[in-house]
Amino acid sequence: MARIKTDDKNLSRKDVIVTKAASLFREKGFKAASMRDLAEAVGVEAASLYNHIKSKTELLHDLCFNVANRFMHKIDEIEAEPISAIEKIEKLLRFHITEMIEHYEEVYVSDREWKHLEDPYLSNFQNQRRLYRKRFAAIIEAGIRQKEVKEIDAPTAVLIMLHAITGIESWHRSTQKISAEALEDNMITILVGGLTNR
Amino acid sequence: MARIKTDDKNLSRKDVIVTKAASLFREKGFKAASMRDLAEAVGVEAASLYNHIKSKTELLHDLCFNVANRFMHKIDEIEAEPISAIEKIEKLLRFHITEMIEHYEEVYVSDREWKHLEDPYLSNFQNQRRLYRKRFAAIIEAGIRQKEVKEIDAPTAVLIMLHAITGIESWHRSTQKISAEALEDNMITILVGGLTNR
DNA sequence: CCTACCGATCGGTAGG
DNA sequence: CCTACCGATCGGTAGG
Repeated sequence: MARIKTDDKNLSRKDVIVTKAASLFREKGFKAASMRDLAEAVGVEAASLYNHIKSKTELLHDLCFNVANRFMHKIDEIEAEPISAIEKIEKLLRFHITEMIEHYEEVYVSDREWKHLEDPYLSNFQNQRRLYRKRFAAIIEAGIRQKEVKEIDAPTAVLIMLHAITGIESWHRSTQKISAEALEDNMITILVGGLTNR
Repeated sequence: MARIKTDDKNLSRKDVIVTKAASLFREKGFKAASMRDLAEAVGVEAASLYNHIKSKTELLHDLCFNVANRFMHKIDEIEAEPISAIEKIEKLLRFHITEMIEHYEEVYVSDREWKHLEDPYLSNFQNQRRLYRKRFAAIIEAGIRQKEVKEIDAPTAVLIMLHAITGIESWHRSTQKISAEALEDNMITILVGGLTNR
């Protein structure tokens, strides 16, 4: 009977908890953010949170795997497209940037706080992460073989690009000074084209 | 009398504590690493740590400001050199890479855990960080004016480059597969020259 | 450097 | 959804 959603108030309350959790985990870090902090942000007593969630770890788990799944689906999609390696790289980078702008808190938490997952999930997450990077590197290597891309170490290039994007703490702040699109183009120019003129 | 160092066993013990703390804070995060963990790593009881340090926060404080000072001194030095903007950028990037290789744990902790500093130090650290980035951006802007560097948003370029370097979790692991120098050259090639051929 | 211990806070449960 | 509360663990101190 619990499977039939007769009342979406329950669901929406859980969504509020998850959203506030993402925000708190990003602000303070997973360990430093307490369930009492979260309860206060949601507007209930700490004990009441447990009517909607199983544990603090479950919150982190949900956040991390939501993000991981989105990236996994996107790389599935891009790999299958009949476009050049450079176009694939650029599409993937633009997706990372869009994710950072649109789901900043979750992506940030997923990237920095996954260490605090517990072990069936921890290993699973690390494996997905490793696989994703390998597939990204394979695209770059294809680009090198086709002479579209410079002869660089592909796994290093992947790390550089991903960290360059996810490391930026303040997409909101940045997007105030320059528009999101201008920022995105800027990043693609730098990462794909480099700094120097010629 | 405490200022006269008659016995360096005290100093060396403190160094062990600081080193192990850096390692633990990197591995588990500042909040998740307990003083009991640290005591075990050092080989004493938790209470004994307090004969050498004032508090857990002081450990973090020392780590963060040691790193910050090294970067500040380096940018002082580089700004004063009579070389082109592009050469300055490259020197600074190489310094960041060297720091990551030689003082990995401290630099990593300083970069990811400074949020847990307390407030006279927290603001101070944030200000230094902001200032450093501004000075780095000014070098890039000089490069743009002299047409050495593409017309990009300099503050964004700074963030990209710094995160690309400090984000890499596994300099040790990476340096096994390819040498430290090869890795360094690789990164400079990608960041300064870009991915594409031409 | 250790034993003994403190007050605070944590994630979470019982019971209604 | 709340009140009441638990056992565990935290950073740190007293005293020797």
